[in-house]
Amino acid sequence: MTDTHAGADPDADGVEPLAPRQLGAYFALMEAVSLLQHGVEQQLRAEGDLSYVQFQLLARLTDAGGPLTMTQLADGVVYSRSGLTYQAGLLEKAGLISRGTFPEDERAILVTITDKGAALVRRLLPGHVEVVRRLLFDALADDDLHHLGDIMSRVRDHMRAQPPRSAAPRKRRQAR
Amino acid sequence: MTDTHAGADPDADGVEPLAPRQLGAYFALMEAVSLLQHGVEQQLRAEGDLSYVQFQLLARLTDAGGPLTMTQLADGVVYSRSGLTYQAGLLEKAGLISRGTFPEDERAILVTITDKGAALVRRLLPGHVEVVRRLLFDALADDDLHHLGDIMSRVRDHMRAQPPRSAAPRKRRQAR
DNA sequence: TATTGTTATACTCTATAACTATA
DNA sequence: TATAGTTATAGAGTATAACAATA
Repeated sequence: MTDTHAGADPDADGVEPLAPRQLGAYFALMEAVSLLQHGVEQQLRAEGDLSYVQFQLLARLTDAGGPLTMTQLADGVVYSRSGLTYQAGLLEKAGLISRGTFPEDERAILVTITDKGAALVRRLLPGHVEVVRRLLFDALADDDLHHLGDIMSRVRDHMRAQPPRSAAPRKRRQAR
Repeated sequence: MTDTHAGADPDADGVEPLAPRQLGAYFALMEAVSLLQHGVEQQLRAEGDLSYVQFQLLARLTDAGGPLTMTQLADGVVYSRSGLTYQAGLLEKAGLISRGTFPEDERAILVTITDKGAALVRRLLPGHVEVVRRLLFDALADDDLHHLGDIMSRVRDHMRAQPPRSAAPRKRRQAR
């Protein structure tokens, strides 16, 4: 039985192909989140002139309950330091955050959300929640919600723990 | 009992706040997919010099089993027509797709994946699958996989059926 | 030396509006 | 009139590398 395309046997490459059910879950996940992200971004842009990344940064500061350093703030939201500097520059110029020194480590910068920033988050949150409910939760039973939260928390933690950029088995770079 | 922040009662806005469990699921979902997307993009860029959008377009053509019109191709992948024209231009210049006329409707353009394009997808797929497995499926039991696929398919279909851009309850545009 | 953050720069991508051509 | 696609253009965002300052 020589099943060369999609079975449980390793490929010629030695890579196990994903089972159809896995592929289906992966694609559904990616497309659904893409749609969700698009919807959410529209709302934030229309009602508050913020990108999702900017909203995330403000939200993070909000529920941290106090100032964060740039590095702490970036974690999980932005994937390059200069990208964060850029976004922080925009938020500061808009008066939504302020940057100050951190006495305990003079290299670091402490980022604080301003009253204006906090007010903006409060103003945007209901509409945001509304969109998320309409797009996401209206399609979910209580049971699904429980599963989804459980699964994605686990996945998120798993990914956070992954070796960031080294440890790539081989670098096949063979582009073009 | 005047619970003004996060209970089961409508807000001053008349908007039901999300329960903590819902918020948790939403944030976990968004962050996990952001990490997944980032990982996958790194692999595609490194091994095939493709963005995720470009890969999606080629993949779509692949499993359509034949040519698609621009509009069909865009569906769910790209949110503006000009964006697709741009990406199709890049893919064509790289020799991965070709564009031809569609006799049955002279307004339309038929997009066909070339042999080179098909070969590229075949070359990238194992590494792609590998990344998705490492980041996503390694954190999931069989049971989780089943749930996830089921849930996200339902969510995706729900979102696809949403009124695209009109029907926004009110336009509060009050930016800045 | 390693880490924090910024700057300069180049590039990719997206969206809007105006336009052409066909239905 | 409506639809399919392109073009021009402008803006937002990202990443890399070089840099300065502190640990």
